[in-house]
Amino acid sequence: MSTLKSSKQRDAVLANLQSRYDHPTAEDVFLSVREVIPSISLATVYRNLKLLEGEGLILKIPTGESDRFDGHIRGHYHLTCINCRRVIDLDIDTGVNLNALPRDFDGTVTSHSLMFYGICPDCKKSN
Amino acid sequence: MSTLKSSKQRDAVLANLQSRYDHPTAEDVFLSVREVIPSISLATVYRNLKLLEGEGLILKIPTGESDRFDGHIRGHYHLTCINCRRVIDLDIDTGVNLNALPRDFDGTVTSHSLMFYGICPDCKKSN
DNA sequence: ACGATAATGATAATGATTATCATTATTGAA
DNA sequence: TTCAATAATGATAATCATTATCATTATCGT
Repeated sequence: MSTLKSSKQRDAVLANLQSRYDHPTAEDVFLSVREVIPSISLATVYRNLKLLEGEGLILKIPTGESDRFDGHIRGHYHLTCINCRRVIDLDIDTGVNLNALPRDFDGTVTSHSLMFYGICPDCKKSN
Repeated sequence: MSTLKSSKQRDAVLANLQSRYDHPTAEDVFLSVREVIPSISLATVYRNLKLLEGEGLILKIPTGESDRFDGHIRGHYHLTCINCRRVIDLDIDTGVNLNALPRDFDGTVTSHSLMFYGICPDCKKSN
């Protein structure tokens, strides 16, 4: 297979995701990175998001709407606000009880993802 | 707001989802219901899936690819096979430890969704 | 039966994401 | 350092999933 070559665009996409704590869409990342590299293309952002996810350096969060991305891969959970659609970090343990898996489950579990739904603090306040 | 009127198309979509234990895409449901109502349109399937989800009668499962739907709303968890992309039911308790939420979390949690990733029994066998 | 209106089927439109392609940048070897 | 190989880019077209539109049909309460 092909070997990766470095690029400042990819570095910038990764740095952008690692510097923020919201959970931006590809478009959000594009708009933000464009401040630093005005010539960057939306396609390049999508390309590198996919690459970086494949490398395990970032996380893709499916939401039913546009995918969100997270530059912080240390296990943590999220809450999707059903009011403003924001995705925020929840500061709780990631220890889902994997022992709950039935003994007769013949597959292999390699990871999991837990999404909470509800009202985020901001929306709850301004209501 | 408008009041729902019954339709055989909506009934058929719901019945289809309740009769199966895979987690079909809208397209899958369309192809299947079309065996019973050959004239049904894909748009009608999408419309009713959204309606039924709004009524709380079915569940939408975002995956990062096409959305999947589930006609069985009693709490249960899923595993996405990273090999064949199938979504299968896991027969485990739905009791994520909600007490783990930090006391200082000012939002409200109304529900959660837990997705496991790994290899499904079928793929593991045929490998 | 009738009138109001929700639902349908067909299809156009949208929005998100991916593919294409000519050009540029990175790499390792000569 | 040049050079050839090839990965990455920017621009844009294409695709795919989903939603909107609209004329027609079905449902429902009078």
